[in-house]
Order: sequence, then structure tokens, then C-alpha cells
Amino acid sequence: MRARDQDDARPLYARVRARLLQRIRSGEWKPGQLIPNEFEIAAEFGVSQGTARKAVSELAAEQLLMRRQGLGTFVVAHTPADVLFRFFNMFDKSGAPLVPDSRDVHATVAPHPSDAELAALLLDGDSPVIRITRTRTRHGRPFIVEAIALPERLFPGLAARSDIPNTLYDLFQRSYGIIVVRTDDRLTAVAAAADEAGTLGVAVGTPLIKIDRIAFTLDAQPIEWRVSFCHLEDAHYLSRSR
Amino acid sequence: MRARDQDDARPLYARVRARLLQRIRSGEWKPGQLIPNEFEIAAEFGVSQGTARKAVSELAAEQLLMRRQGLGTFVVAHTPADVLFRFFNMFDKSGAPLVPDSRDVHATVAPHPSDAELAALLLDGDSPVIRITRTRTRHGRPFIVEAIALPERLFPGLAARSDIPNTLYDLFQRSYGIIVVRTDDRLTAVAAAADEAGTLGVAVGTPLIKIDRIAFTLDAQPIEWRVSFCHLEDAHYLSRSR
DNA sequence: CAGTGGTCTAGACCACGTG
DNA sequence: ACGTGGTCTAGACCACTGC
Repeated sequence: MRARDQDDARPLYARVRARLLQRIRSGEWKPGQLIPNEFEIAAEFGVSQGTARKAVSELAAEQLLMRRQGLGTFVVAHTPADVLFRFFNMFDKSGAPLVPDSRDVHATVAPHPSDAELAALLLDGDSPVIRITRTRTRHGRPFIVEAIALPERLFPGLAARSDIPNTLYDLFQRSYGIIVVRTDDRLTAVAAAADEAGTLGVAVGTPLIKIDRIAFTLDAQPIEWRVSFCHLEDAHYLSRSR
Repeated sequence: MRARDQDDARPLYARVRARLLQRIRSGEWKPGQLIPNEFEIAAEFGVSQGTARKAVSELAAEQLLMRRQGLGTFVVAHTPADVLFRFFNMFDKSGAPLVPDSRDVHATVAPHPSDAELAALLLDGDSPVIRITRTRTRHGRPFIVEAIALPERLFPGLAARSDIPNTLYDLFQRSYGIIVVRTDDRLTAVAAAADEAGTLGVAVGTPLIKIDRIAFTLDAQPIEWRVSFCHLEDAHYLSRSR
């Protein structure tokens, strides 16, 4: 790889990075797999170890690769615990993370998206949509009711599974090769309507946190739209800015 | 600086970083100031340019230094706009940031902290506390009422100022040399009580977002405790996870 | 022990912003 | 034209892991 190719003005490390990323995204390198060491990558692309290292470092900083000194570098394989820790932002009074369970999970496929789904997921009008509803519990008591919309094209057969798990993002990676790298949660306070109040066991009008979430993949494509109504007793949603 | 001093097992770049940080924190390098270039830093500490660069890069990644290619590296000087963009997480329906104003600002000094202030700010019982209350408006209409507590020791004279500004964190840096690097917001939904409802012009019982915020300095010390009650019409709080 | 990621060097050249 | 940050190299040694 020559420095500054005519058609690609990016630095060398950025081009190496892009090609490594492609291997992760395409599934050529699978979750959990050991990738070649820095000298092998350097040799393959005809760059120095330092340049290969910088490419790997960026992907590690984005949590797509995981380095372990003395062992090697691996493609991340998200576990349910990873996903909860990273994207589930609710904690109890003492600061301990809430560990939700799911119940009453229903999944259907709609042949056409609603207007809201179309806008949230940037679909066209003919794209089927998977709709999942579920109730999430804490110590056996319901505290979240949520509705999830997914593009069916990217998750074929998901709606028919009898084993839709509690944490979805690790399933997205394991079974569909889709890595969620970012979520945007829009929070508002709303009064519980009759149906939410019934499911959550609270009075109509009880203040709830409404979370309107879009999850994004590597290339910033919206991959999931999720609306959750949360009744947080002795708990809170934590947002950290830095 | 020899590699791996006896008393300091950290890498060279980490030790250089620590000494640069000290200069920022102590005010030896002031906000907005141009710092020496990478070769000068390298020469001063007896390391290579690459090592100096790594130290500077980490501080730039933490937003304590600002690099401008061709110009130099500067100590960050937060402007009110910076602070809003970085730590004020509210947006309207179209995704545009809300720009709040402040009114009815009242500041007092209490000789002893309340139990809650003591716990939030990790104070001892004899530390005076500055208490600020204010109403924040949007298009001239109140939408947030908040109460702020600060350790008086770190902000001497602040309560007596007649010009407490709308954005506080840039004042903290400019006038007191304290840089806020992280905020933790704990969000819950609550029903408006009589006083909040009155100030915000909503019915008692209206669902509000309550934000319980702790702001932290460089060394992870809590520096501000702020409780805000927010009435977000056609707006939301945005939390991004990655 | 061998092999990996992590640190460090000395020097070179490139790209950008200012004067 | 000059000085800055940004990239890149070739080579060295350190620190950790597992056999």
C-alpha cells in the first residue's frame, strides 16, 4: 500500500482500519475469533507495525476488537451481560444495575411499516417490519412495558423464533451479524394510560419515564426502534456526559 | 526521564501526561493558552516526539487540550456555547438543542450542609454550602426549576456575585480554575408538586422529569449537586450510549 | 520458554494555517 | 516560507500469558 494513493487520500492506518472493519462486518472474522498479530497485519498490507497498531487501536477503542496483552486481539463477542452493562442504563438507589427479565413476549410481522416506523428506521413503504412487545420485570414485578420495531429484511425469521431472549443485541450479533454500536435514548415524562397502568400495576396518571430509543449499527444505520414505558420505584435512569 | 523509574512504574508517556495535567490544573497554563509544541515538550522531559505526542493526545482526547493543525495545541477555554453543547442534553422535536435562559436566580450561603448535600458532595459537617435556585426559560416560558449546591470552599464569593451567569461550568473554569469533565444525571419521573407546578405554569400532578446531577472535576471529585424539575413539551432529554 | 500486545526511539516526510 | 500538528518507518526492548 503506497502512501497517499491517488484515489484514496486517507492516511494509511485509516485504509488498513477500513479493510479490517470490512472483515469484521462481513463475518470473515467471526465474533470471538483471534485475528492475526500486529506484525502479520503489517506484513499483509505492506505497512509498519506501528501503522497496523494504530488501525487496530481505533477498532479496539470502538469496542469492535478486544486486546489481551500476551494473548492476542479478538473480535468482540457480546454476551448478554455485556449488552446489559453497556446499553441498559437503569440503576437502583445504591447504584447497582437493575437486571431485568422479560415476560409476555409477542412477535409479529407486519407487511408494511407504520408512518412512525418508516421515519424511525428510514424504511420504504414496502419493507416488512417485525414488531415485538414485552413486559420487563424486576424481582418478578413488571416495571417496563415496551414495543420494538425491526426491519424484517435484516432479521429474517426472528419473529418466528420461540426463544426470543431477554437481551436482543447479543442475538443480533450472534445470529444476524449485526453489531449495535450506539443507542440514542430520548426521554420524556408521561402519565400512565390505562393499558400501561394495568400492566405495570400502577394508577392511571402515574408519572412514567418514556424512552424512545433508536439503535444504530456500525455505519450509523438505524436498526431498531424501541419505545419503553418505565415505572422506576427506588431506581433511576443514568446518563453520563463527558 | 529514564524508562521505568524505580518509584514510578507507569509508562513514560503517562508520566509526561501527569506533569502536563498538573500545569493545566494548577493554572500555570491558563485556559486558551498556547502550550509548547511536541518537540519542545519532548526535549524538556527528555523523551522522543512520539512519546510527547502520546501524552498530549490523551489530554486532547479528554478535552483538556485542543489541537489545531498548523497552529499549535491550546488549553481548552470553555465558552457558554461549549458547555451547553456538551452538558445540556435537551433537544426539541426536530433534534435542535434547546437554548435555555435563567431568571429568578437566588444565591445564599448556608454554614452547614444538609444531610443530602453532605452525601452528594462528600463534605464534612462544617463546610459551608452555596445554594442557588433559579428558573430556566425557553422562548420566555419557564420549563425548568432547579436547585444547585456547591462547596463554598471551592467557590469563594460566588454567592455574592450579582452576575451569576446562565451557564455555570465555564464560570467555574474561568474564575475558579475548576474544570468540569463529567456529569452523572439520574433521571426519574415525578408528579409536579404545588410549588413546581406554580412556577412552571402546569397543573399539580403533571409528569415532570427530575434530574439529579452530580458534576465531577478532573480527579473525580463531586463539585456540584443539582436537582432539576423539567417540563418538556415538544422536547426531550437525549442520552447517547456507545 | 515462545509469542503476544505495549512502549519507546530517532528520524523522515506530509498537510495545514498563518504571515 | 515557516512552523505546527499528523503520519509513517524500522527497529528495539518490556510485560504479560500460556505452555
